[in-house]
Amino acid sequence: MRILVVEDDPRIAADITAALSAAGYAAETARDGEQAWFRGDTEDFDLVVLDLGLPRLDGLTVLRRWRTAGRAMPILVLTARGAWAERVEGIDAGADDYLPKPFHMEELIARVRALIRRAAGHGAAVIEAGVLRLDTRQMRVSKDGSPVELSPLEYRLVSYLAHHRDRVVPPGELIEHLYGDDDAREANALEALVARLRRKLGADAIETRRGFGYRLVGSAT
Amino acid sequence: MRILVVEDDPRIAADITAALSAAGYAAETARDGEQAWFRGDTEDFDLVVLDLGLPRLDGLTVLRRWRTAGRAMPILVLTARGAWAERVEGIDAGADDYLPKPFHMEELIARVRALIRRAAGHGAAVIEAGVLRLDTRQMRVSKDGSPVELSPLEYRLVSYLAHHRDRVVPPGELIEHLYGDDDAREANALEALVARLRRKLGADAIETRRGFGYRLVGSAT
DNA sequence: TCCCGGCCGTCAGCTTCCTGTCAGGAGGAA
DNA sequence: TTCCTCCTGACAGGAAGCTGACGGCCGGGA
Repeated sequence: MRILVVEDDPRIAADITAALSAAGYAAETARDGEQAWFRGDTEDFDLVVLDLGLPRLDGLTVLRRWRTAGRAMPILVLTARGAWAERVEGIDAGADDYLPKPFHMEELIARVRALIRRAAGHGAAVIEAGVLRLDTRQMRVSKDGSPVELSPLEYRLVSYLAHHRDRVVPPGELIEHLYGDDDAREANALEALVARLRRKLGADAIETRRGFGYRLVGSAT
Repeated sequence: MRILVVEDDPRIAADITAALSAAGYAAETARDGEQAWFRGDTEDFDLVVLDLGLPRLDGLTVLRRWRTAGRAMPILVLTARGAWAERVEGIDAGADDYLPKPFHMEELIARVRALIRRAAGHGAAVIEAGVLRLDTRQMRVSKDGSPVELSPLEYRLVSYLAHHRDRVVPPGELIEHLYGDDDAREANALEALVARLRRKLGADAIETRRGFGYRLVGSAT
């Protein structure tokens, strides 16, 4: 379960992500509206915790843009206490739930859980690619029906490739997705990761297109 | 994927096109507003990166003219940081996204990718030219239905020619696109590349117009 | 607090093969 | 013919990628 926490106050953001991690979710943060919008638009999250007061791009705008772009993940909006206008607008814009600040962390977790449970009804949580089968909800991968143990990073790599099936993904894009382009890792890290993955998934699971990038093998579903 | 970069600063323009090329796109530049408007109006691009401060014809005007003329390609506007007025006007005028300068090249690429993906609803990822078939997502070329293995540089050359079908492309333009005109390669490099390509694609796939340039053979689809 | 195990980045060595360069040749233009 | 443009095969330097090994870091357990 991958959750995006959009919150500009670093301390609150850290608290929330810590609590979410403790509850078993993979939480990532965005510090401003632009970054949030962008990540929500290009990556796949199972839920978003969205603060409305954001620098650079207002939370409501972010929310609306996601919805008009067809992004359907559940969104939990954090509002200032008593800000009814905000709340109404948020619901109009497509929020699934709201939580007035300040709040107890337990309540946040409970609502997140409820939203995710509710959303479990529709989204296709399983991606198949050749002999591989990827359960995005449980973050599990199986090959030929038998489960494969993957490390978090390995899983994210496979997941990204699976979401971009039949496309050759250039190494730079993968590195950006895996490491968030903060500090350029020694380029070799990606190759080592791919090698480890191939050992687990089979050598032919991931195809290398020399000079182009990597591609997950497997005809479309 | 063909991208028009409208930017009057030659260095920035070169940086952007280089980055886009590295990401697998065929990038071309327009240096002023008039040229930009004309090319965007008469040719087909999959996306436009548009700087607003342009000589001869303002970027916003170009944008508006395109939209009123019914041109629907996604447009990513580059604005000066903090220029809120510009940004609002840009969105009003029909921009799909904006990016404040200065920006990280990675972010530009990522946004370009997002825009193209979002627009992917209609545009075909496959270009056909005679017996050749170019899959831009898998970065693969097939001839008469059977796949042909191309090196990255070979692919980019074919891709560029395919995007400029039925046009004779002068060698200088090809060299600029392939190598980014930093250091002039020995002219022969291009010829050697063409020779290698002909060996793989068939001698008549690429026509030489002596003194003018090269052209990909194949009736328009 | 210490130990252990897993994760993952780094390194070095190696293989593959891409691609620029060169030299010689073919063929069009004048 | 003569010149000039372009083609092509050969070759070598080096870039891109793979792999096994090593060790730092972190979290869990005693």
